Amino acid sequence: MSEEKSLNFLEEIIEADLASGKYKTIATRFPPEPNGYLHMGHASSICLNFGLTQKYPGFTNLRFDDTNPVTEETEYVESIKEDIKWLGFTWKEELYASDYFEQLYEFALKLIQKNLAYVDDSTSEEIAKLKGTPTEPGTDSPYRNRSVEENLQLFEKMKTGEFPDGAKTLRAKIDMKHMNMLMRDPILYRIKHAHHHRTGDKWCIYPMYDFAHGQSDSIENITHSICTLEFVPHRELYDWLIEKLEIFPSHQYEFARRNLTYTVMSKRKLLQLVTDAHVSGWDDPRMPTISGMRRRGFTPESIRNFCEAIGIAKRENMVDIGLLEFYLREHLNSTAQRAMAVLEPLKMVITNYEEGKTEEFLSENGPDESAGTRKLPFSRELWIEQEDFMEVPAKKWFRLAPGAMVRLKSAYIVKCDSFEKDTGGNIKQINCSYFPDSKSGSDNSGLQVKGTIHWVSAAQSLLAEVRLYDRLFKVEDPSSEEGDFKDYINPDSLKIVQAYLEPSLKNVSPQERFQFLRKGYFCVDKDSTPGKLIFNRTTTLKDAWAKEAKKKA
RNA sequence: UGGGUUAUGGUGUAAUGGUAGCACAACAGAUUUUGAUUCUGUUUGUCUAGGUUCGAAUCCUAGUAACCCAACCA
Repeated sequence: MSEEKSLNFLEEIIEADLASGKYKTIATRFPPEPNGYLHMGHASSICLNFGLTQKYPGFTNLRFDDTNPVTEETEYVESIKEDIKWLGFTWKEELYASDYFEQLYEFALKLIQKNLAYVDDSTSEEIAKLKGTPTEPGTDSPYRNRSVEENLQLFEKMKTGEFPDGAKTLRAKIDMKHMNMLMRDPILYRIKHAHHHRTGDKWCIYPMYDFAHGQSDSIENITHSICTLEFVPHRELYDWLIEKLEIFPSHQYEFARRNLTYTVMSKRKLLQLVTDAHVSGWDDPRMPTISGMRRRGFTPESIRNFCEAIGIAKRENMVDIGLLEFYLREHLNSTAQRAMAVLEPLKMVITNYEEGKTEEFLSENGPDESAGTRKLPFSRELWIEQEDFMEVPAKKWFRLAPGAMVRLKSAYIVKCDSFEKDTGGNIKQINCSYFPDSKSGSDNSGLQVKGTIHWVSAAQSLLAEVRLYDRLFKVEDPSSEEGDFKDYINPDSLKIVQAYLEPSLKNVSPQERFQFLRKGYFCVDKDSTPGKLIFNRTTTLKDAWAKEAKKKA
């Protein structure tokens, strides 16, 4: 119970800040840009930011970083809020960087008045040229020494829309020879005559990330502003602006983003998969988006446990997706209702079972007795899985084969007497005899069998579409491979089959999760209806036989 | 020829000068009316080279490697 869990570097910083009295409570924020759907990488950040204020006194705000009207949309705002809620977190306030546009404008004025910002007429190309390179210093813009008065007037005109897009920018006056490229007079404001999803047409100048994020943090009294490693060089500018503006000193801390094997995680790449129709949409169950994973059947608990387990640090990483699957199975094993479904059917006829007779058996709904039982109809003709029969049994095979016996889960032991093939040589039916005294729960037969297989009574079975998903990519790290990452898409990432289900599944509703015995975990798709059942395979079960068979091959 | 960040088993993460630990994976075995679950056991690691110290993953010196920085994106 009281296992000592060591602290990650952020928890150490926070505990030190709390202990020293620097803060009595802490404040974090999750700052998505509403220009795409949230993915597993965001989940990591969400768990971190909200998790910290669950562990320590304080709160977490949800703040949309909406400073670029060209790419941002309300649709994304809604999906982001839904995903965070689904993951199980609650924000204190829902805020927008655009809420602060007026205040940010005042901040800019203050900087100009302190002669720490100026209006630059240079074109984008000229600015880039004068910026220098990481190894060569930049040179001052010819507009750098305008008077405070002139800057004030020009900035005002930028605001009132007197200039076209790109004609002028407001830049901080720092040092064009600075080692840190971001300190070479960074652009603070640019002109964009564009409609904003919240402020409409009120503004035609918009602050850049660096002039919005830290200031928003400060306005909200965020104590620990956590972001990913690529923002490390921004921290110097972040601190510079807070110092010159003389506002609440929020602090930025950086951690390494988590990478997952067999997938891609950048918005740009995910967008390509959607627009090029490699997947059906942002919520395609193969996507590493929160909405995709939800549709696939992942549970919030499993994602949270995974994020907790991988922790945070500052080093590069590539986390095995198998670990995520482990936490998925761990949670689903204890919560998913059991059911039987035959995915690739093969007919079994029990020749010594009376024609037209039906029996009902009880089968447990889960490993825990409290899950209860359900009824399964049994009759002369059943569907079993094709892969549970081998004409010529392999070594260590303990399923069906000519002359071999298995138990039908929760029912009788049967023995295979013969089988039939179609003209193409495919096995189309197997004929068995059952042992009446081997009935599940009252077995007096004395027979010992090694294998137990699942089955569905043919007459009472339900037909359903089952979508068998596999990993989206064939290689561990598609982004680091030669050529385009899309060349490494797994062509077998989706296989659709028509399956037979036990009748208890008749009235399932979307998002319900089941374990189909011996086949894996499945989730009812959002498009499923009682008239057309659709299940998504969330993940397979661990399969020791598959491993054994592979070893021999 | 710049600046920044980071190096611990196959993967992720601990150890804050004192027995290199945990989880996943892998391997072996037990149990099992799911070849699942559960249980037991095993293998594998401190980037390199020097130095300080009774003692170094940890401190010092010099290397090496990876990633980030030259968007009016965030």
